[in-house]
Amino acid sequence: MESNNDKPSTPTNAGSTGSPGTQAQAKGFQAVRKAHQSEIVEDYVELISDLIEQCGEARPVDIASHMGVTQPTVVKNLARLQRDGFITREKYRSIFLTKTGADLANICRHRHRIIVAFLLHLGLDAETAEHDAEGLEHHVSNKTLAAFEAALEK
Amino acid sequence: MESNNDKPSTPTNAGSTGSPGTQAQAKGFQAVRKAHQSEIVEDYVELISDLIEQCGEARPVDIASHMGVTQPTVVKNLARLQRDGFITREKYRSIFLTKTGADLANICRHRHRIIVAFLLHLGLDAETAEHDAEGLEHHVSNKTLAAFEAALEK
DNA sequence: TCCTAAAGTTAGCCATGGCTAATCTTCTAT
DNA sequence: ATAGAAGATTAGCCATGGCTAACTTTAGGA
Repeated sequence: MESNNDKPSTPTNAGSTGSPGTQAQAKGFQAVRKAHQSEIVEDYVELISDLIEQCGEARPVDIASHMGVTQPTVVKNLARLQRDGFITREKYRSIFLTKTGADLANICRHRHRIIVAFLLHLGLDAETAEHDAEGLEHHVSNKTLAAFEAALEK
Repeated sequence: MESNNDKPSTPTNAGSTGSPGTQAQAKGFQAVRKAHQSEIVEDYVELISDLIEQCGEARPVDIASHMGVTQPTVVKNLARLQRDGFITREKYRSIFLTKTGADLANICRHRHRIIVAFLLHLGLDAETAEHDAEGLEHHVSNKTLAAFEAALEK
């Protein structure tokens, strides 16, 4: 599982039969798939950052209960985060965010807050706003995020 | 791959150590993971429905180019759609949506259009609106969708 | 101190959803 | 009518991200 194989590999024939709009649509779907790959990373670094602030450290058991997954799943994903340079750690020891990880966490937290504020601004209840923001935050482009911010100022 | 095993299986210990808010957060993440499972289904039935309307039929080669994936990937996913009751088909023959599939397609199309309209209403360009809607549409609750609609009427 | 419970880890399973290579069908144009 | 191209399928690979079961380490209390 640790073979660094790097295989996103856009299909060679993608868009070959495509009419003008088809390729744009294909790129859209590909972007969504790419977003999915970063979601776990973003969710983890954001949560780890929060836990370190609130509790002084981010224990796998707490990450697991916040994410609603089992500890082995957390361990596996932490290994990926470490492999990809977002955290550092040693067996049985604390988790630290790298600069990359901490920066990403801040960006995510910022985006998350804007989306929640925007949804509240639309009149939604706090619970729905939080819930939907969790799903939306990975799919909002910078342009749209800016539009959300602009709407808040009015 | 065709063993109907049904294994979503919420972790038995989920939220065990959790403080009050923790469980809500965990449920949120679980909901996002569940949404991911339906995404492909929704994207496919929506696209199939569009293709049937526009071209008279939905060929795997066209689905592939619209989705930006290879034909074998399409075939594999069509097998799942068939297994789960959204389409009917025979080898080398046309694809038909079941009632379930067609209904789902309509719901998705409706949601998609509202989101695009809402993003345009916010002042975004058509391309960004389309692009972001693709990612957002699977993560917008009915409440939020209603709020989007309400905002459009003003 | 030392024993036990909690936390962390490893191993191994499974479904999903990508891909390529190779094969098989269908269709079309000569 | 048939050959070759286009489309569809199969087989097989891989990474991801879930899970359980079993084991190891750590840490805390008697």
